[in-house]
This record gives sequence, C-alpha cells and structure tokens, in this order.
Amino acid sequence: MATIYEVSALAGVSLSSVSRVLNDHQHVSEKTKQKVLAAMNELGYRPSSVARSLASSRSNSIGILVSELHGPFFGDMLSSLELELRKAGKHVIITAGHSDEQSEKDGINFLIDRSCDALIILVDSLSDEYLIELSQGSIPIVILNRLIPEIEDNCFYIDNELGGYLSTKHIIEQGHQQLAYISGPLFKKDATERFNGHKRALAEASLTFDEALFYEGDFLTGGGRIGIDHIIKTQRPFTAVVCANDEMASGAMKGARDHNMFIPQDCSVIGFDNVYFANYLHPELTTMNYPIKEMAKMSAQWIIKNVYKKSDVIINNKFTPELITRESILKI
Amino acid sequence: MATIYEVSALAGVSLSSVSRVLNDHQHVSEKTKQKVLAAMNELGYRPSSVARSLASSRSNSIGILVSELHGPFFGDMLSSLELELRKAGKHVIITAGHSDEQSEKDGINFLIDRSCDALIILVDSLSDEYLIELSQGSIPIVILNRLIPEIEDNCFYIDNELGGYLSTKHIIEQGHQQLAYISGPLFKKDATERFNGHKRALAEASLTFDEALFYEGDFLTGGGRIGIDHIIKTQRPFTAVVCANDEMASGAMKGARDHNMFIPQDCSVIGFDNVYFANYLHPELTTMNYPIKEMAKMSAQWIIKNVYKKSDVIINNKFTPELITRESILKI
DNA sequence: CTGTTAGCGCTTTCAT
DNA sequence: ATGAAAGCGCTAACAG
Repeated sequence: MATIYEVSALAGVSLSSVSRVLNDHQHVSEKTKQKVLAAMNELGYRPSSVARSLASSRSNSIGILVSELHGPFFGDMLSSLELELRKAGKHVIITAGHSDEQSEKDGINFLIDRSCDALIILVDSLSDEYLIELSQGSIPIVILNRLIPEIEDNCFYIDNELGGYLSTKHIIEQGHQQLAYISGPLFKKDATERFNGHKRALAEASLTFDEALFYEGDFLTGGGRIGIDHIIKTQRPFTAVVCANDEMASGAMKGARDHNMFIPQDCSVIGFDNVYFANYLHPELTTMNYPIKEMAKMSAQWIIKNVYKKSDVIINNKFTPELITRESILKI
Repeated sequence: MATIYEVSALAGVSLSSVSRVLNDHQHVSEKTKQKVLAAMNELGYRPSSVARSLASSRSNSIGILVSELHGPFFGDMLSSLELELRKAGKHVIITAGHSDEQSEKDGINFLIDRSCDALIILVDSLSDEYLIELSQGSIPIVILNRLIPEIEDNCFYIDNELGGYLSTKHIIEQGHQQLAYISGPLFKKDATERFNGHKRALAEASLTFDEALFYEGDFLTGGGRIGIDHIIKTQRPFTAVVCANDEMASGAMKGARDHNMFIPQDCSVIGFDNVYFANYLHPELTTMNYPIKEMAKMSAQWIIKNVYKKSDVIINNKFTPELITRESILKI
C-alpha cells in the first residue's frame, strides 16, 4: 500500500502538498494538484483513515448505540442514518446495549475509545443525569427517541403523549366506549407518555379508566398476546384494545383470534409506530405513524451541521405522530 | 485524556512495560504489572484504539457490507454478529451497498480503508470473480448467504435448492397439484436455486410446470401482491402458491384476500425464510426456516478463529433449511 | 503557494 | 524482565 511519501516523491512535491490536495485545501496551485493527483492515481494510493484520525483527532465515524439491533424499528433507523451519513463521507460504528445499564455504559465507552466524532444514542437504561453529563463532555451526542429537557437541542423525539391521546381519541370517535389498553413497560418513558395520552383522551370523553382492562406489556408480540389473554379473562366487556406499539398489537390480534374473536367485528385494535409489517397484518393495522426515518435523517443532518460544519439545514427536534387509518377499527 | 506516557511516568516504568501490560504480554513481573495497573486506574487511562491500530496495523474491527439495512433479515443477522464479535472485544463497522455494483465496490473499499481486520459480505451485485479476487487479497473475507465453490471455506450458505424442493414437496404431499410459484428476481442466485428446487419437486411428482402460474417478483411484499394478482388474472386454476420468501408470501396473502380468496381454504401459501413476523400473519405462515442467526454466529466464530486465532470451534459452512409447519396450508 | 518539522499515542524490534 | 528508540501514515503549525 502506497503512502503519502511515495506520492510526494513521485509527484516531486512535499508531503504537505500531497496532504493539502488530499484535504481539498485552498492555496494549492492547479499544477501541483494535477501532479499529485496523477501520482496518486499511478500508485493506486489510498489514504489510511487510521493515520489521518490519529494525526487530526477526527475519525469521520459516528458511533451508534441502540438497545437492540433486531426488530422492525432499528433497520429503518439505521438504514436512514447510514445513507445520510455516508453521503457526507462518514461512516457508522454500531453497538448494542441490550437494555442493560452497565452494558450500555460500556457501549458508550467503547465508542468513545474508537474516537467517534459524535454519538447517536437510542436506549432506555441510561439515566437522564448520565446522558446530561455525557453531553457536557467533548464528544457531541444526539439522543433519539427521547426528550431530556436540559439538553433538548440534542434530542430528537416525538410527542408520545400526543400520539397516545390521538390514537385513543380516534377510537373513541369511532364510537367505542369500553377500551382496553396494553401498555409498554412503564419504566420506559415513551410507554408512560403514551399511556398518559390515553388517559387524557379518556378523561376528555368522560370515560373512566378501568384498571381491569389494563395490562403492562413488554413492547413485544408476546406481551400483546399475554395482555389480551389477561384482559379477556377478567370477563370485563370491551370493544377495542389500544396498544402502545404495533408489535404488541400484532400479538393481541393473534391472541384475540385464539379466543374466537374477529377483528375488528368483535374487537377493534389500534397500534403505534407504523412498522412496515403493520400493513401486512390481517386486517391491516390502524396505527400511529412514528417518523423514525425522518428523525434519523435529521439526526444525521444535525451532526453534519454541528460537528462537521458542512450543512446549514434548519434543525427540528420535535416530531409529530400521525394517525394512519387502515382496517382494524370498526365504527360502531 | 491520559496517555501511555503519563502512565509510565506515574508508575515509574518504561513505555514498553505499560504497553506490555496493556497487551497482556508474558514476561511482565507481577510487581510492575500492579504498579502500572494502579497508575492507569489513578489516571483514568483509556488506550486510544486509533493509535493502536496505526502502530499495530490491526483495528479490532470487522467491516460488514450488506445490500440493504432494512427488512426483517438484516436485524437478526446483525444482532447475532454484533453480540458474538463484541464478546470477543471486536466491533463492527457497517455499510450498505444498495444492490448497486459500483456502490457495493465502494463499500468494500470504504471498509478496507478503515483497516478492518476482516470483512463480512452479504450482497448480490458483486460477481463471483470479484469476490474471489478480493479473497486473495490480504484481508480475510466471509461471504454470507452465497456459495462460491472456489472459496467455499469463506462462505456460509444454506442449500436453497433443497429448501425450494422441500417446501414444494410438502405442499404436494398435502394433496396440492396445481401450484403457482412466485419467485425472487432470477438474477439472484438464491432465487434461481429455490426455483430449481421447486421444479425438481414438481418433476418428482410428475407435475408439469405451468408458465402461466409463474411470476418473477422482487423478494418484497409488493412483488408478492402483484404476483398473485397477475396469476389470478390468467384464470388458470390453482390451489396453492409457493413463494420464494416470506415477504412476498405476506404480499400474496394480502393480494389473494383482495380477490376474496380465503387462506388456506381457497389457496394455500408457503413462504421461505421464517422471518419473525411470519408467525404473526393470519393465518400463521408455513415456511422454511432460514437459520440466519446461526449462520451469522458461525461467521463471527470463523473470524475469531482464523483472524484472531482465539477460538477453536469446528466450522460448518453449509446450513440446512427446515420446514416450519403452521396454518397457511390446507390438506386436501 | 510550498516545504520543513514536529508530533498524534501506541507497538515492536533490539538490546541489556 | 525491562528499557530505548524507531517508526505506523498522516496533519498542522510555522517558515519562507
């Protein structure tokens, strides 16, 4: 592998000149530039990103920490991030925290050790305090899917409370009065907020929240299934179940069918997130859109703008969930 | 950030000694080791992975190139890969090729430039020749989801032909004689092989392949939907449709329902891959299991063994698809 | 506009 | 077992 020395020798110029054309610096004569380019070409020169990182203390890489790598959410997010960042010549280093606090902290350190230029973080187990402190360090961070008021500018989030409110409101508007609710794990902020929105819509319609029709799930299909099972067994009548995400909704639909209920005739269902397979469930799932791709893209742009000073887009931190009407709700 | 110099000064030993304990070298007295460890601890020292890479020309990072980052397949694969590799203290750099030859080559170069210690490649647009040549370079590669006979040891793949055969055989055994087939794009090897297996099963049962009941899709839900639509419009009778993957199967199920067909009563369906949401379709999709997680794990182990010499597992390159019986096939 | 000269933080012979 | 010294390939002042 040819180095910058060989290039400079072949081109008959100094190291610095080669470095300058490499970095697109100003003040390089067209002539030198051409000589250098020719030499590079002839030698098949490829710069060593490692050496560049060491010398410049910039690595052109962005660290990403997520709780889990599987599931429908992550692929969309990553896909969008990678595309945007790579367009800017940056790349991503990815690690998973597996929803364990220590493991997630390890993940952060791991990424810092690789001298990432910035971090994108989408986790639940790390506390606000930890993240705030981290944000005061020398490495810029963006927090996805979570609002920490003290560092709002670094956060990209949706209004979960509003989403919860809108979904429940919609189902009430379709004539439903007896609503079951399958929540995400309540130690997760988004789960709590969606649940709060649900209760607000209930209150607004003068409906009382019935503890018996509530189940705290895990945001996974399994939880949805167990949840609906649990709720059915209470024998309390209900005509609809609102789920805090699509995965649980799919589980709930399946569980309901196991009890010989038809959807939406016997039980309407609404989800949250609008994951890509929501459209392929039967019936197609009505849900709240979670614009994760747009949010990921915006995060990438924030980094390009603030870390690399190469863009001037207007940053928007707060995103809005929107109702996607499909087939899983019966108007009564 | 403290450097190795400060550690050596504080510990009162030389640079080399610090480096030795850092790298767990033999021939370091327990006493020196303790002094160094204490100093590191006191300074909160963290080694710079960039500097280490430059000096050692090993980066402890594995490059991963995939066609697409979204979809149900990738998450499982990456999740498994990251877990296994990180256990070994390595990390992954990920890039996407978007099924475009030039872009995938760029991806490879990109990863090579980051001085990855090995590459894991899961793409379709790169030719066998290119990959063979690449494998002869200095950087070890593993090819996922594809067999290139010349470099079989670097490949981790399933027997797609067998999978195609088994799925069709199963459906024939359930009494079906008029089978439609929705294929993946035939420029992709796995699509061709699955299709070949299908034809073999047909031939074995003395059934003739009917061109009218064939559609070449795109491995996506959309393709499945258009495919079933196309097939129904030919007016040729059929009782089952075998799909080359689950995504198309889900699309086909939906499309069939749009034509007022019930599944499996009016039309049985079988998929391929056993993606995680296959279980949550209605009816639950019968399919062929594709052990992507196991394959990913094995790839990781191959790298740990061959690149880092730190494991001695027995490597198995060829995996077998297995029938997963669920509800989407009617016995007639 | 171009060249010289120090490093960036660590690994790795080679001595001792 | 330990230390000295020479880089790894490149960037970034600083001169000129």
